[in-house]
Amino acid sequence: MSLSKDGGLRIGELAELAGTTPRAIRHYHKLGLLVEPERDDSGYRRYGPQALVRLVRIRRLRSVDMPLEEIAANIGADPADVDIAGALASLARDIEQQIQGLTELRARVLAIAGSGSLSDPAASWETALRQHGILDQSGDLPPGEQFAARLVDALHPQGIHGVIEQMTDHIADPEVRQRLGEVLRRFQALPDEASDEVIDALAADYAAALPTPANPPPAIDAEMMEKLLRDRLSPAKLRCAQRVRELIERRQG
Amino acid sequence: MSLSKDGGLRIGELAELAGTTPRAIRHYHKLGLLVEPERDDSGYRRYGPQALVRLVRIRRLRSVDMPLEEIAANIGADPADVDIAGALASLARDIEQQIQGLTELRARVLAIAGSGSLSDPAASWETALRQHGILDQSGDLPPGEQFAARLVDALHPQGIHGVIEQMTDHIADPEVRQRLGEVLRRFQALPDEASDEVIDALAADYAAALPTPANPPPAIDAEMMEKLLRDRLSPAKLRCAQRVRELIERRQG
DNA sequence: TTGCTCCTCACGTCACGTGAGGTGGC
DNA sequence: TTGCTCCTCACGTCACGTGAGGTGGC
Repeated sequence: MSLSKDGGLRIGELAELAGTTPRAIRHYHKLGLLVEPERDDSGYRRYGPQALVRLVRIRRLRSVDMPLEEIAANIGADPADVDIAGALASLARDIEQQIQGLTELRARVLAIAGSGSLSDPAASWETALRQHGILDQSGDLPPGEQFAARLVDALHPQGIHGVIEQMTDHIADPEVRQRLGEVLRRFQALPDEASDEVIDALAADYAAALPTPANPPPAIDAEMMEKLLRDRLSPAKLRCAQRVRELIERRQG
Repeated sequence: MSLSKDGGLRIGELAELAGTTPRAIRHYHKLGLLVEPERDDSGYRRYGPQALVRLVRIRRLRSVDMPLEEIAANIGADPADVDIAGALASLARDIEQQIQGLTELRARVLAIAGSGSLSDPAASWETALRQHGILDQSGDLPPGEQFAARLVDALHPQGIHGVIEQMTDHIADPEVRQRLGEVLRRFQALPDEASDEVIDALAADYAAALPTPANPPPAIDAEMMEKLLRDRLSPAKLRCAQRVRELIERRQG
């Protein structure tokens, strides 16, 4: 019983059934992922059902973005795929985690939009400080602090709103709120000619008033911090900010 | 107050803070997505904090696979986002779309993991038939039916397990089970020289015993079906299978 | 003859990765 | 001097897309 040479599907039909294109199929042939079928008298490729079955499996894996090389390694000539089931399960878990994270982010964004807060990280930070009475109604957020808020928003995994949320618990304590307000005022008022002792004492109080972040941002060392902030803060304030960073980092280390 | 020309971050530092590579940053420069910063005396790019803020925004969008062109269209040229409400709303929409996409992706992954295309579809089908007493314990699934199971698995949106699941309700009726077992045996025993009347009568009974599929597979016409099955089924059985397909398709039409 | 599908090069695309060959900073 | 980062071409990669130019089938 010989296979008739021109009875099979042509490449366009095969592609349509599998939801892809002739070009993709030829690509798989070139990579050896799909064996070249026999040709009919006019040189057209003619496919049997095995090709369809295999092609559909390839397309299913491609539809979840598995690279062709991995597909080739994972689907044998015959399906006995246990590894691939495990890989797919772990992929599903990964995706679930991503969805989880995005859902939380979305909730925060909606909460902020609903509360009439602003999308400007510095403004959000200022509002939060005001709401908790840490910044008094008249005072403005100083430029250095404004800039720090933007940086925190950029660097922190959850952005400034995540940081604000994480601080809510910490700030529930009225004594902590008072200490925070105080160190913030002392920092704003820090004179350029302050002595190292004064600066370091303020830094110690500042660090003590801040919580240890649960999700710390990527490490940023003194040199980088200086490069980022040197044009925004006086040398005294910059030194103070660096000592605060050091003290907090040491707490986590 | 002039910005000092060589105080900023170098490209490698910027890349590290934003979780990417110098090459990617240069790529964004070339596309105009990120403005070229000033150079220091040795020709190195020196970045300020604005660049970091913008780069992190780009990377956040890239991390959810938004094409660079779309990113360019969605984040304003002006680093200061003025449209507060609009920015929040569009951010929320972005996140929602990302969640939507990931949810669908997860569903596809789980469907593929459970579809049976990873194990042997013919074996799954055989097991299901046996469990319901449609195939008796001794009989093997005939080659034509085995192949049909693979084709159904390949073509059906949910794979063979989806089809089996959909048939469970239908098969709950003992009378239906009996009719299915009977037509299956009659089909297996169909002689090559059967008359058209006999074939068509069997096809009518076969179609009557099958449920109308809720999610029909992509249309497959008589010509394609012949191309796929002509080497696996006798002409009589092929004709019968084609009439069954026609009758079921007509029920859906 | 016309319109459709197929064929084989072979260049294009997207978002970078990866040397190649050279200079600057500590 | 050594090792590191930076610079600018420029070619490579991945999974195909898209003509280019030509032939076969109805």
